[in-house]
Amino acid sequence: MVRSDARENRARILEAARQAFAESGDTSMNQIAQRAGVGPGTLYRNFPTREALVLAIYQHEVDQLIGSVPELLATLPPLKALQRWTTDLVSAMRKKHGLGDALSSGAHQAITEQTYGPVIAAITQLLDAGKRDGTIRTDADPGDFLQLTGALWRAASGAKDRSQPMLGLILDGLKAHPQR
Amino acid sequence: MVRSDARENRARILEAARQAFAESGDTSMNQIAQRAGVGPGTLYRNFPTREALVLAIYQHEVDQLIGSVPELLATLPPLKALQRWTTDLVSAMRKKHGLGDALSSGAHQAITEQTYGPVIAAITQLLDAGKRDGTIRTDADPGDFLQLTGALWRAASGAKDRSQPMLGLILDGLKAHPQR
DNA sequence: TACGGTAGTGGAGACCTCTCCGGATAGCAA
DNA sequence: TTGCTATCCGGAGAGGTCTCCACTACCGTA
Repeated sequence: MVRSDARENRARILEAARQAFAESGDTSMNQIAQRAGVGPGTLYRNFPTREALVLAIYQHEVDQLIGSVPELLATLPPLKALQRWTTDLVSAMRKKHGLGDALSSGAHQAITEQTYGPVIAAITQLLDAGKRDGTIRTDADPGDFLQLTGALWRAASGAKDRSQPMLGLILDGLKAHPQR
Repeated sequence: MVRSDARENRARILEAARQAFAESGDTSMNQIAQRAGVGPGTLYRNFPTREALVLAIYQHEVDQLIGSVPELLATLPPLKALQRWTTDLVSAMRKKHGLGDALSSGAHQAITEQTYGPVIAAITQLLDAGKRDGTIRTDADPGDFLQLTGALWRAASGAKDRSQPMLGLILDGLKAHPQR
């Protein structure tokens, strides 16, 4: 039984957080709680970590990204699709404050399963397509790939965006080796 | 002109930090300052971030790692040498509390140039050897590689150590493409 | 040896994350 | 309505990071 006031509070927190993060990425949890007219305790009961909150806020964007996989696979060869998708992912991480940290640290957190699971599933789809047509090595692991994506995002956040050459390197590593 | 008391304070901080980190990785800066008989202000003037402190503590280990490059290159083909060296690096990151965070975040910090620079130089040596004998693609970038190493280390810290397969993937990506 | 300029000190304090728990209250039963 | 209680609230507070600046003490000079 979820009490109605609890539901409203959760909604208010999400709304406040959405606004706050839109303005700046380094808003403190306290500020968000205050903005939502709620104590820090309530905030943390709903979202035990900053990551959980960020993921909840950007659930929609992440869903969209995940939903784009079938279309990409329908119009592009698997490797190209993976490249495009990953570029989009990194780009989303850059634009949405905190999303990068959340997704790349999320690998260790069971809390984020709701978001993290689907992302892994999306990557799995992309990789599997490539494995099926023989362009991607069969031992490629979705979790590994996501982890490497974290490095990409960090690279994209630096002074010079090195994410494209790095992605190129990773994709080359993913390619199946034609025996010569 | 460095005052003598300042030099001693710095030494005391390093010694206290060395002990503290040997005991546990999540020692607070305050605790270290206290242990060194010094105010937090003094600690932070000497080492502006936790990373800077960690790097200073493990300077010796890092130096050793860097020094091992010539011997590796003398006894192994470049790709193998790079593989061994990177494995050692990740292993050192795992053993020494906080070193991983320091090195992989260090990519963005000018502060860490003293340690970060030589590490890049070491990677450059390894990559260049491979470029010279044609086993490593000529556009491989040392900074990119270090960044990817960060992902390796994070992967190695997880429940299951996935760093070896991931390293394999990266090395494959680094290989020069023989034109067919 | 006494002294002044200045490099260096260190702790108070602003602000943060996260926890704990006494008190408030929504929702149900009577 | 009223009373009960599981559920939820929210703020005090422990402990952390990092800054600022009034003060201290080192060291070259006379």
